[in-house]
Amino acid sequence: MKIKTSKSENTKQLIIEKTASVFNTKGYAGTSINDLMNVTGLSKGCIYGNFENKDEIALKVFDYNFAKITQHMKERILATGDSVEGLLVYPEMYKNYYKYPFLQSGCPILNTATEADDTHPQLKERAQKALDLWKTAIVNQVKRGIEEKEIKEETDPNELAVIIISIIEGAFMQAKVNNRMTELKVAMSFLEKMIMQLRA
Amino acid sequence: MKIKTSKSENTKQLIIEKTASVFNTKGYAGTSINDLMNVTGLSKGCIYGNFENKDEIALKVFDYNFAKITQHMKERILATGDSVEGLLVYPEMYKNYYKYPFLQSGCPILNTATEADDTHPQLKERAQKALDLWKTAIVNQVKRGIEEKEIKEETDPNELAVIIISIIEGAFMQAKVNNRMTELKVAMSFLEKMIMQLRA
DNA sequence: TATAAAAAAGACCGATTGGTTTATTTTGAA
DNA sequence: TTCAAAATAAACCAATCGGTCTTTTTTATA
Repeated sequence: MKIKTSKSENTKQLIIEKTASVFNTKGYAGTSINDLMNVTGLSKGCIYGNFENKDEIALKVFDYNFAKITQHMKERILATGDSVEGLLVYPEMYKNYYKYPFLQSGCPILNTATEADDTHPQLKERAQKALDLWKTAIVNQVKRGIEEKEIKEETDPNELAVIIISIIEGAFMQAKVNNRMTELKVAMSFLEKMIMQLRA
Repeated sequence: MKIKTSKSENTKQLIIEKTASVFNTKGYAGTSINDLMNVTGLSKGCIYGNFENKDEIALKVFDYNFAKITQHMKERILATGDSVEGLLVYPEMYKNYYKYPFLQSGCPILNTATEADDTHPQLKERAQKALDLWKTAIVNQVKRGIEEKEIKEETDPNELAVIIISIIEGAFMQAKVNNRMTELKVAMSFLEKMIMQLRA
């Protein structure tokens, strides 16, 4: 008899990490099992021994990507002094997106949302929840800022959250398709100005 | 002998029109020739008799979708009195996107840009050019507004264009993935406020 | 109305798809 | 060191992919 090893857990993790960028660049429909074999160097039997199907891998990969983004954002925001500085983390981070492996091949939330909205209910739900978490994080940040008298009390937390997310994702899309940072920089500078004007 | 008929031109047009929404909902990689056969009711032989390959159809479909958007925007903007009203057409239109067949299945520019940026050079170029045309249209509109003393002269036309496009596309993405208008409405209202404050 | 060309239909093709099954290798505890 | 279980590799599968080829139908003119 044998007790459960961590070998297979390591392999699972390896598959997720190595295929994360493939799914993010090629999309769900555009990524084949062959792609996964090539990028991991593992056989088909091994991949299907660790995951039930392509779907399961794609979902785990999205969770992995989103966790990376969330983790990084949280750390950066916690390191700031007040709520306004905390909000400034978003434009600062996306302005330098090429520095972050999990954003280099595009924003997973944007990519997943646009591909899956009409084709893949489970991935769609993941994207929904990811956006919702992001939104409420901003809303809470703004509310806290208002309570602490750091942010003007007439600020609409919900509106601000929607606008921040919209500008970031919309500008990111332009940066990716144009292969240039121009629009993203302009948009993030605008966002920074906007956020700094929130100061009470 | 026989001179060229318009029969095949009609079929070509029918194929483009009927498959436009399929490509826009399922994406390039997600759309199969079978899908095209089903939605047109035509045979594979007929489709390949009118187009060289799937690529050619996808490109023609994008051009068709973009032309529809452009045409509608132009008409609406030309019908307005001044440059500020002209700019307000954008939020007004996207706020009611469900009324427009070419936007119901999602914004073709956004969808194409996010799918093709790493996978399909030709489609990517189409999306690039589409965004560029849109941007310069806004820039010119703003410049004209400044010249006509309708818009504050300190307005940055390029920044404004980038922000308008970013907010619209970012908010549209959220609307599609959430199956609700909430975020889009909030974002478009914000945009309207922003544009109205440009008035000199 | 006959006819030849154009258009459309449908059978067919090899390659690739996601996925399964069997064979081989690696693993770790007895 | 052995040996069974776990993990991986690799052969295999039916279905679907994009695309071609041949046959049938439609078309317009002579």
